[in-house]
Amino acid sequence: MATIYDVAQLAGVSPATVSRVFNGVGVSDEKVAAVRQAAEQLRFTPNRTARTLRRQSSEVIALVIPDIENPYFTEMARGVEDVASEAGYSVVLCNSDAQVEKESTYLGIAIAEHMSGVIIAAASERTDLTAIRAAGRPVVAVDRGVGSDVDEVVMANRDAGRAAAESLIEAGYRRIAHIAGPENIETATERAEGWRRALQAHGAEADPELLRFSSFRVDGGREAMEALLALPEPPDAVVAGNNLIGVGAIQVLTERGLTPPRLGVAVVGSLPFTTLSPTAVTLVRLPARHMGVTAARMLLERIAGDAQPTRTVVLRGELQPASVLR
Amino acid sequence: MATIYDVAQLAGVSPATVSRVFNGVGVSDEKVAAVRQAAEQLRFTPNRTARTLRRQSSEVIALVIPDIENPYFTEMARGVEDVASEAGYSVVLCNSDAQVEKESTYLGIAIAEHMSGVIIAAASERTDLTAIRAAGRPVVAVDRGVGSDVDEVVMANRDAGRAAAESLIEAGYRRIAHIAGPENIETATERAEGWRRALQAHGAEADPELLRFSSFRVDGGREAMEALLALPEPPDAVVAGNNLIGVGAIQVLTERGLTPPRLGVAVVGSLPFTTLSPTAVTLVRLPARHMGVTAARMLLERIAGDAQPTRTVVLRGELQPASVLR
DNA sequence: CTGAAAGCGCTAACAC
DNA sequence: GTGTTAGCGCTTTCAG
Repeated sequence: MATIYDVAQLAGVSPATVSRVFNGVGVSDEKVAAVRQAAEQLRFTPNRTARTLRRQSSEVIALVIPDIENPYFTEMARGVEDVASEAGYSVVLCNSDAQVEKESTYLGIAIAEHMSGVIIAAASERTDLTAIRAAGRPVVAVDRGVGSDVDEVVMANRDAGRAAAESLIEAGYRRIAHIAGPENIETATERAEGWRRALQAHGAEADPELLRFSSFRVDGGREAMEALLALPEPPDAVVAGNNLIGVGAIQVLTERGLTPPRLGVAVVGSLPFTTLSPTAVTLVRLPARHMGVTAARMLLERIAGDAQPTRTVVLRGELQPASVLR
Repeated sequence: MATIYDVAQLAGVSPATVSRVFNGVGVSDEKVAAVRQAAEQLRFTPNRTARTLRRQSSEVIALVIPDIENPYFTEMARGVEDVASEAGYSVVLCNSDAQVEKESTYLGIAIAEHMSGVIIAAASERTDLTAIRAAGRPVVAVDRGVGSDVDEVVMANRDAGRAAAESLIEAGYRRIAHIAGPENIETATERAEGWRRALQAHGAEADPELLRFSSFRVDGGREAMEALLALPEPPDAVVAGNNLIGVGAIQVLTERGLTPPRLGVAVVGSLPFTTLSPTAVTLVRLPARHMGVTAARMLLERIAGDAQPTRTVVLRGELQPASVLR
């Protein structure tokens, strides 16, 4: 690998001049041309490691998510990536697997690798941001708040939960269950809260049996749905707490011949790879990509030195009611 | 951030000794203890950038994939990640978006950041590996071969295509179409070849109209399925070239009331988030995770200095025939 | 087993 | 505008 010294020698200038050419500061046109030509010839690529060591910062941001296999998070990742690469930053995607330990490891790497900032969808409420904050790195929390005082981009979860439940009520369902995510995750409890309020507001039955906390995964949705169907008095509709829970619940229903809308289903999130008729299920689509875009912009502002008080952006889901009714 | 000098001073040893403690070479027990204690106290984390600059290599591998939103690739990513992190490596996930330019950018970053190696699912046959190879970094190709002479882990695509088509033939379908991926991607053409052979072997109709090249995405599957149904003599079954094509095709079928098995469907790949009864569609499940695991192990061997001739590992799909027949 | 010292490749003062 | 030079924090000979 060629270095700036090789280029400098070939171009007949000093290493500093080569560096300047690659960093856009005042160099005379002839020298710029000479340097570029020499660099070309030697296939010179600036060594980012050396630059990072010297500058004490790198154009890399870390994106830490709890489930890389969930399309909701990968869609968000696309948003982050688009904004970041536009601004000359690369994104490294870290999968915490919803484990606080793995998450800490990645946060440690982000510090040790001098990454410029972190966007994180926290694994749980126990997520520990003290080290990364102490290192002075900007952090933006997405999807879920974290205890600390950092910028946040979250969804209007309560509203989403309420809209999903109300859509079902309006469609005439009377006994509406809710399969929520883990009880220690803010998004899950907020959506559940929205569901509860919708039922109360419409004088519908809010049987505690009808609320199930599970995992934000397909098998979580399956298990909870099975348990609900096994109830002495099963529900006639269900609100799924996220996309994967929705998939699991609908799988079970399909296997039992209860395909929506025979049993009403509303999902907080999208069903990206559904093979179901898109009109049979109510969706509250969450703008995942937009969340990523917003978070990335905020992070870049912070990296650029913006020191205003922390902000919280709340994004709204879009109701797409089922058009096929039972 | 504390450095080894701070730790050395506090522990009363030399910086070299601190370095040795953190790299597991012979240091007396007392000094090890002193250093560890000092490091703890100062919350010292080794600066990876400096280490990388000095060592000319970092414990990071790049995983370049064409579509981060495709569960097939994220599942593979999990496999890579598990093996890598076990071995103390981190994985940075790069989304080439099936564009050769983006892919080159990431490959350039991999070089400039001194990453130890690359696992790549090539964007197309035009993928250019010369720079990364010239830089002496080990490369493993996954899912699709690349022109160059590198280790490969691929699927038995021809067999998968054949098995999918044969399953449909055995179920009694007579006019079996195939929606393939892009014509310039090896996996697509090989699976199509398998489909063709199955039809020929069973004396079935191999109307060229029935073969459609599209994209490996949901909309590709949708468009091709619609075109097939618009044919004067539409097919009675279809082999989808990958998971997302399968989703798109089934979506269209569902909208037209042709839910499988009314029109037979076989998919090369899995339908991870399907809400369909799992027995209505034939699947040739591809071991994506295993592909990632294998590729990561091979790469790690190369990084460790293994210089044997390049290997190609072919992984076999698993047929899971539809159990509900028409 | 341990320490001194020389860089890895680059950038940023500081001179000229 | 341009060159000289001193590190960024770490590893790794080379002595001892």
